[in-house]
Amino acid sequence: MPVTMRDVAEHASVSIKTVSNVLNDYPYIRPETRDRVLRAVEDLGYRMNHSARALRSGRSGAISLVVPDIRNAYFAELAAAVIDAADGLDLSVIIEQSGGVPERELQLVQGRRTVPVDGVLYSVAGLGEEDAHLLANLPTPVVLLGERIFRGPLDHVTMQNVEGARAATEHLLDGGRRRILAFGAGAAASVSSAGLRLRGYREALASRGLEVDPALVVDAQPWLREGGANAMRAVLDSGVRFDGVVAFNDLIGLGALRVLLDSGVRVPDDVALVGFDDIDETRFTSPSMSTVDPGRREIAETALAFLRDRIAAGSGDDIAPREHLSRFHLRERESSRR
Amino acid sequence: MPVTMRDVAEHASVSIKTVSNVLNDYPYIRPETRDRVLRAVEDLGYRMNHSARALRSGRSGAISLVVPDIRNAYFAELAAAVIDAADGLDLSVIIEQSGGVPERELQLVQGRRTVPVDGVLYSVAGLGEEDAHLLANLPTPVVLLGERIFRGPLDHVTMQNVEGARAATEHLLDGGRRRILAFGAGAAASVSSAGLRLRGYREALASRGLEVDPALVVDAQPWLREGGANAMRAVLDSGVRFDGVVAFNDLIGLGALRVLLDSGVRVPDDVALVGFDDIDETRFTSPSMSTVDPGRREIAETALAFLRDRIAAGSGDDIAPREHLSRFHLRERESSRR
DNA sequence: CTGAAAGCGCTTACAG
DNA sequence: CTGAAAGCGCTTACAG
Repeated sequence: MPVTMRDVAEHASVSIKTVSNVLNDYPYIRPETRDRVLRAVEDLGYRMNHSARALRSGRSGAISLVVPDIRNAYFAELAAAVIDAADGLDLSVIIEQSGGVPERELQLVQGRRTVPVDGVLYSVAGLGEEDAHLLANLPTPVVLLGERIFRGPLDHVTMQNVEGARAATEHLLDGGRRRILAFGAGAAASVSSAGLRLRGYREALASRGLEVDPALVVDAQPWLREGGANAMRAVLDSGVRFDGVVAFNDLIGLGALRVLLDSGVRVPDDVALVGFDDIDETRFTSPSMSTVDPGRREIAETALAFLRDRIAAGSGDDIAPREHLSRFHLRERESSRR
Repeated sequence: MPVTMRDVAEHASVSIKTVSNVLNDYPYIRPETRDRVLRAVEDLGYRMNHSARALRSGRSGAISLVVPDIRNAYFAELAAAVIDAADGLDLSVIIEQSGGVPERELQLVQGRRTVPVDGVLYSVAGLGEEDAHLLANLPTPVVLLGERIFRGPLDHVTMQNVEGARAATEHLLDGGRRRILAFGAGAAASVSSAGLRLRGYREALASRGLEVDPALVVDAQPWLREGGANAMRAVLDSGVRFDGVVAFNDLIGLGALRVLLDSGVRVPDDVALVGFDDIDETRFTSPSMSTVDPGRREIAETALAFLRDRIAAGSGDDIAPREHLSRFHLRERESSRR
């Protein structure tokens, strides 16, 4: 028989309600009563049954973070930021991996799990704009992260993609580079990360009165080291000349960097390189890699604030969907040094 | 008013118990009844209240994975393995970051969180063997991961550290290396990862009748890229001659690799390098890095099996603490090619 | 500031 | 195979 609140109440000669009040930091309690209750808790080794609290209060204290793959450094760092921010709100974070599979993402967002959660931070990877209608009438509040769904019926937090890519490209232009690869652009939809970053790239060139050479707009799939390495090999084989690379994420940038170095291309002397995401590893490559910091902490904190508001508002919620674009920061490192 | 099981029962003209049976895959139900219930669930848009189930059944369906920092690739990959394995047991995984702070680890293991969990996988980083007594009388089952606590009163899963380090060292010896750094060894306690790996290193040398040169046993703190880079710089500055490196984890190996290359040392021609952990990145460095794969999947699956058993056994649990050493695999890559 | 009652929505024995 | 009752351990109104 575990010790219950009732046992504590008896031991302290107060009502069970008073015990609850003390444990929930309800303000108006006589210090003396409070001490007596806390001593009883100590004496009996009482531990709150959080399931009972969750049932009665309607809050479990857990949220879910849905990401494609936690092994990807971008998502690991996002998760760390979310866990830290959640800790400040007394929330625990369940990590769920979707693998970027649309059906699985939908299941997770629709609450097909065996554990109660109060809300979901959903890093969209499998579903797209055309699936936005599936995100209505969900059992818990959901906040969208990333660039794949913009016109959904939900709160949405993402980074300044266009501006970040533009700044990265202008940085290379300022360094005298003229033939810059848009690396990872592909045949992407215009509202994807790739599409938005390509727009920033185009804007940068346009602002200097330069034309976009289609030969410099290259795909790299998947957006992992491997995809970057393969794509860079293809570019080198094709004989296309270039003196700069804006990699649309750090992992493909890292893959490209390895291939460039292996091929005897000097970075930054022959080719300057900027990535995207500011994952920790970029500070430790040789040369260290310039990159666009998406403002991870800001993303995590804003998304959690949105989610907290929705949870507090309950289901009779009529706040209009909100959107937040986190500020980016260009991190200039060795790979683009002039 | 959300739809409850009672509503479903009425709609399907069965008792609430029958609804529960259907939803929990209780076997003996007439197909007809089953269909009627499922149709009612569909019609009413019923969703189980998992908090109520958790209260009544005493199981929340969540476990916690306590790690120092999820941004560290080793722990991110461990987490991915745990989440995948947990999924097969219908468990969700809460990730909690201890920062390696002893007090925080203790709090997490003692269940000071606001969310109910059925058990904890605890990757020990802050506490040590001398704190093992603090791990008695915990509110939920706990399985220990790693090398810091061996004689605790709890189930324990770790890798074959001694054997792995020995194999890595013998691999370099077989390649003709004779002056091999034990990199990351430090003044470590004998039961730490460092201590066990150093033992394997010693055993390998001894098996060939070679002496251990104390000048080759070097510390690297912290066990991150940075610590490895600084330590390797110090070694190079000291003028100690060496032709091989067994790095006691991949991150310090990666830091060392960068410094070696920057200093014009050729890898593997001048110095052969083997790491520890087999994080994904080692396959993509230039040169790719040889490493000891700790058997992450086996660790995750065994630890979860242990935890599942403890949870099922309940608190009247008298199974003796169990220990499991996962099998290692030496991954030979470019950095140690002969 | 504190108490007594009701009830959150399930599952668990216990019947039949 | 299915039902009616009890109760898991809290918090929420409602009083006073």
